[in-house]
Amino acid sequence: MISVGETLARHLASFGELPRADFEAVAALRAEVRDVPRQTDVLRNGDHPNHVVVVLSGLMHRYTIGPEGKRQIHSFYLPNEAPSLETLYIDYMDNNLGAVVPTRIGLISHDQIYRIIDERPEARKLLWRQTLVQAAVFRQWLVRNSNLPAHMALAHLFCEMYVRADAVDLVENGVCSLPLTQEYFADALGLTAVHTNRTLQALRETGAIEWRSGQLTVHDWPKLREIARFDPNYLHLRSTRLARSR
Amino acid sequence: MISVGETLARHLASFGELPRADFEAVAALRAEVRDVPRQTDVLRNGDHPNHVVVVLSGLMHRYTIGPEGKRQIHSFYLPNEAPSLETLYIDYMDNNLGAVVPTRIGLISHDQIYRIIDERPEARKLLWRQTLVQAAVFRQWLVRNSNLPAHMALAHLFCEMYVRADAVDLVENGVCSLPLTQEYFADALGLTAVHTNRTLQALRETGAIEWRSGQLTVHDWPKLREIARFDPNYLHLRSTRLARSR
DNA sequence: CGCTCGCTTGATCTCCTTCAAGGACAGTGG
DNA sequence: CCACTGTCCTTGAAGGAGATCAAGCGAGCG
Repeated sequence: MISVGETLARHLASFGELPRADFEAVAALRAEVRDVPRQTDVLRNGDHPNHVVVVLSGLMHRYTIGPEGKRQIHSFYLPNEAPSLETLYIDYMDNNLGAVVPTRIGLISHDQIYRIIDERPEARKLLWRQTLVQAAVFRQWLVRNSNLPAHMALAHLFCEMYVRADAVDLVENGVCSLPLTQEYFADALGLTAVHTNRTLQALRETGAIEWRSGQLTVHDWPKLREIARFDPNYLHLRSTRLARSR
Repeated sequence: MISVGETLARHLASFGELPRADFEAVAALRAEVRDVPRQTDVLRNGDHPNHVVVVLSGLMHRYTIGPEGKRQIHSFYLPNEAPSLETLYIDYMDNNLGAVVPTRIGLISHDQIYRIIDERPEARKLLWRQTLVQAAVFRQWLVRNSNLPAHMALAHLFCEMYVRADAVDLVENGVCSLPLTQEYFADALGLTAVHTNRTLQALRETGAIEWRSGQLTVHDWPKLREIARFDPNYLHLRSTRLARSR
């Protein structure tokens, strides 16, 4: 069983060089493990968290609820990712972080991270970079929802989740877990559930992907990429099988 | 005449407490000043910059060009703001930074900033926070373009630019400079120029704002806020006249 | 003076929304 | 073991916000 600290250390290492000593220091961080039921928030609008979240299993999402009750999802978070690093230096949450399905998380206190930041410049750099990559992802979501027609947008989201899953070694034989409902996709893309449904069917009929009972199967990755015009550069991954395009 | 370093120091101070010594250290940074013609890029997709940009006058924008040649603007940058702090720890640009109108910028070398980061924890914290606030702004742009109908989205963008202008003391008597064309608004909001034009007219007719020859005049701030359902929290400003809502 | 750039207007089209309802499936309790 | 209920997926029909196409207009400028 890998520790929470080690999970974080590995994740950081996927964005750049992490010296052995720094890796060990991060891996040694103490954490509380918590199980979060499905559809439950871990952090809420207005909170002042004093710990950082690491996803251990399950799936999380970041979202806001608009004035008319409309939910906009800002991002999804796979196991091994650290969704709330920004709370280290932002005074309060302006959005919500919740579990999509039953999810196990690790909580590492800000204090411990601050010590790492002060004492380990290389680890600090990767922590910082991680928050910057998240910003780049948000910008890509902006582009997706502003410019792309539904079928491209949906394909693009599949591409992103697939590449990110691959980057944390959660893809096997072209299959990865993606336990969402169509409504989650709709709220991520700014579409209605009805239209998402129809778009999904159209995508299925291309033969590029299959998505059933929370499992995404990519049958034809080049075709999926082509449909979405997907360029993984914005994920700033050091190296993955799928992210070779530069 | 205020120096580039001092401009940056002041800007950082608008996001949190900056001790006198740290302020002085940032203010003392050496910078190159450059004049950029309108519609000219300072940083391009794929670049590896080794300096940070501070806007001194004019207006900048961050954008990408999609596969079909469609431009999506990710953000605008007013004088006193620092648009490219993320280049400190991101390996390469995945977007473009350009001047909208003739713009004067200051360039501070990464090396100098790295020294500040290493030696001045408080300044470092504010630099980091600045990048995190930018991420929060990107998320709000996502919400705006995904969920809001055109008239609300446009009003919301006006609200943001107005509050940000106010935060850097560029509002006088309800007027601030906003030297954009309707096409820029369109590309920021993911709309067509034609529809932006009609939406703009509708907004004008509410009497809340006026926007002519690059000048934004807010006649009725409460009304504008109401139209957009604008909540300035996401800007994480320490205090401004307009951002009092928490 | 002619030219370009930005703004404006009209007409038509289409992608997506809205509203409404039916169906598959799993979990629960009798 | 089977009705009961909730959740999620699916389908149909109609309506609307915004896109597209096309053209005219005004102002600054070489």
